[in-house]
Amino acid sequence: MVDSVSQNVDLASESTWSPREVELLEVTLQLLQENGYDRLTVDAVAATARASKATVYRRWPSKAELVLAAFTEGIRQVAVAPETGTLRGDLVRLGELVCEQIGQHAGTLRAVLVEVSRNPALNEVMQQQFVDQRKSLMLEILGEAAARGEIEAAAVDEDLWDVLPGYLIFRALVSGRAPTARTVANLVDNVILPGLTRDMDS
Amino acid sequence: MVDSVSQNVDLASESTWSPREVELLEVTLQLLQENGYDRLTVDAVAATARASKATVYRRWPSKAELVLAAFTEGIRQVAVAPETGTLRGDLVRLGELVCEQIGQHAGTLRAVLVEVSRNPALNEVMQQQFVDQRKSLMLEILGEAAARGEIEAAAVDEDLWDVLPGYLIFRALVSGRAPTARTVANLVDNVILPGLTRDMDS
Amino acid sequence: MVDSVSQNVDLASESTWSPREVELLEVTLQLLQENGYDRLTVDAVAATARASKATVYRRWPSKAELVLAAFTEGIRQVAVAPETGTLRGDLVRLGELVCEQIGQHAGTLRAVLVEVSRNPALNEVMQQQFVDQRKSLMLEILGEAAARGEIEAAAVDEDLWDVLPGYLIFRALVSGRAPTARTVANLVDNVILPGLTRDMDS
Amino acid sequence: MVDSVSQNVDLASESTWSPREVELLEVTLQLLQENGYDRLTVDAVAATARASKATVYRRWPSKAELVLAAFTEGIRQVAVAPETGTLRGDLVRLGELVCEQIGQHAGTLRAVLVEVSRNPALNEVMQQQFVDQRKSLMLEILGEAAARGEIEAAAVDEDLWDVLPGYLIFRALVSGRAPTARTVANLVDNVILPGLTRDMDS
DNA sequence: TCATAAGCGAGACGGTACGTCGTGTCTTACG
DNA sequence: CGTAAGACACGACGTACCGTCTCGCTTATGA
Repeated sequence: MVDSVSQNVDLASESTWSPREVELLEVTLQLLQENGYDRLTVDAVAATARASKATVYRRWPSKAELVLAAFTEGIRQVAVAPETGTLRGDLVRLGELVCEQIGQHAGTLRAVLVEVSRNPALNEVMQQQFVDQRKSLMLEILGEAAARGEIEAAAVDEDLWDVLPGYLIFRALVSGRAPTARTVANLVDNVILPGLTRDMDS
Repeated sequence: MVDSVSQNVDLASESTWSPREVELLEVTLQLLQENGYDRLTVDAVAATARASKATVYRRWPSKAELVLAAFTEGIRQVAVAPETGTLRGDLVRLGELVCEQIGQHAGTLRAVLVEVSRNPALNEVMQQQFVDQRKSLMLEILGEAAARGEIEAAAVDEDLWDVLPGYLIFRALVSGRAPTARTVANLVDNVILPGLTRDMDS
Repeated sequence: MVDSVSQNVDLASESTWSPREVELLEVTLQLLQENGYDRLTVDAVAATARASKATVYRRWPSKAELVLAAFTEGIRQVAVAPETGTLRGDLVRLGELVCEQIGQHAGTLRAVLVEVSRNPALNEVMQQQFVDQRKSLMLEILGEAAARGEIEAAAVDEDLWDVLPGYLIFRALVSGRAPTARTVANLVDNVILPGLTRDMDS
Repeated sequence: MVDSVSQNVDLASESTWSPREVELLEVTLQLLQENGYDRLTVDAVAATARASKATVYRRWPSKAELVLAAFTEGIRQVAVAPETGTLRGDLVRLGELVCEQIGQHAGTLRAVLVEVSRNPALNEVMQQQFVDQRKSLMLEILGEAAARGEIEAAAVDEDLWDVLPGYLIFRALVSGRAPTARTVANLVDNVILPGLTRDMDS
């Protein structure tokens, strides 16, 4: 379980952008957060970075891919399990991390979503950067809880592992109500934990 | 309780588009589903509807608002409580409805989200059309379940009423894994219901 | 000769616009002088006159005809022979009249020219209002001069009767140098009169 | 004197349009003569020249300026003194040249006049392309005639040098009667020459 | 006196051109 | 050879205007 995580982390860190490319991506991310996707122009990116458009397009074949690269670069971070010692602590910490990450990049993520759904290659990258990494993390947390006897191993639903981050992301992106620490606590206590421990009482 | 429902229905139907406007929105929605957001052109909408671009822009000041209007018009439907007689049945039915609605318009919704987050007025509309309506529906379902004694009234969390639709929307929009009937059933059985009935067993 | 003049005057005065129509034409002329032909809009005319566009179009079938009507209405005036007693006096007076008339309506005339050249019917009206009237006037002046023995009757060139007004109009409309009283005097003394009296010296 | 002519030729040729620009102007002029000013569309110009509208608008900020440029380009020609050896010959040739040039572009010139009168910058260009060039030509012709003793140097009126072309232009643009070769001959013989030689007989 | 019609204001409408802007490709000249 | 600068074709956007039309309201005439 730990292996798969580090694997993902390695994969994520594997993106070897040259310094110049990093600079371009940073400019892109900056402008993206300021303007949103479709008010961002490649010309502006090039001009701000004192680069030529050709320089941009040599690396990323379209605006969409440029933006996605900038986004994944911006959101990448070492995915380390919380290790608070209790399932509830781990889940709450995880939820708060999600809130933190998403909160900063809500606009960007909204913008990127449009393109991701159109381009399978982008979707692939997105899944790796965003989903798989988180999945391993979550499964690791649950695995440890099961090892501690807090939940039954069978309670882990393969399909619904992402209810916690998923709902929080929904709150941040779609609904107008950004999630707070209270939201996370309530969610864990009233929804996630009851779901995981539903068979423990019997 | 029934009254509140009909009230909602009225509210929902209250968006008074003229016949011509409805026609324009239908054309927009049609082309939207065929082509996606940015391959949709306002010229095409006007031409297909045998209308002038000015006629379109007189109503909706930008392509984004036109698309949002078409989307909310398309997603709107009689908001009637499922009334299956059991809480589980109601929830499953509600979840399936959400899947159905979102499934057709995922791309559109993604595109619309970007604009909504920028324009407070659009956000307002979005909230009313999308969120509030669903909220009263959900609260009604829960209220009836409480009346039947299936759950305690206290179990209804004011903040987390939208976990069911929210997670499903997340699945459809953000994660690459569109929710299925199985997803809904699992979600209701393993997450939502345990959360609602967590205090019933004690 | 006098008859033909009064005939023209009558023709010119014959245009019987209703008070409302005169008002519309005045507004048109006003806006025309302020904005020029293509920055003038029929909507603006209607709005300024607190009229409906239908009211305008009921009278004049196109913007061009409206503008021409306004122009001819604005420029119309009793064409009376100067009768100064000498050919030079008559010519100078005529030239000054032309300068005066054209000076006020140079912009309008420029604007109208475009349309006149396209629409034969407008051209017809233009000829009557603008050209024929002047022609009779000039021929009358020359006829009286011939009667006084100032010039030979043969010196009157049928084709070149409009050199005096024509050149002045050219100066006002095309060349950037608007004609002055000095211009008129020089023109009469150094060009027109020598042309008319060229055979008198022999 | 010959130097001043070549100078003018150089000046006239000095308008340095790039080959692409010349191509665009030629297409514009072509469509202009086929369709007239307002049936000419910038889209058609761009399409015919296999150019983008942006390419057109990068050079000329409006349709009016494009047309003016095309017109002055089209009307420009080697401004060489006729050199027929006699004043009359020179004048007639000059007049015929004017008729020829204007005849083809009357409609265009009419359209252009409106814009020129509004935009001082265009007026400037117009003056240089159209007026100044012609003026030095005319003064050269008169100078040579004076050198030959055909006229007195004093007969050249600084203000009225453009009666010949001016009246012809008036005839072509304003009056409905386009000038012919006979018109030119009559004008030169009956008006211009008498004016220039009026003091020779004494 | 009332109604039926004709004229009017207001302004939506189809059509079409304008002028702007952004993407992705390409060329030129520099280092 | 990679790069900065930026022109270019393509095509959508949003605006403006023309000439037509429909809608009510008012006014003026005819029973």
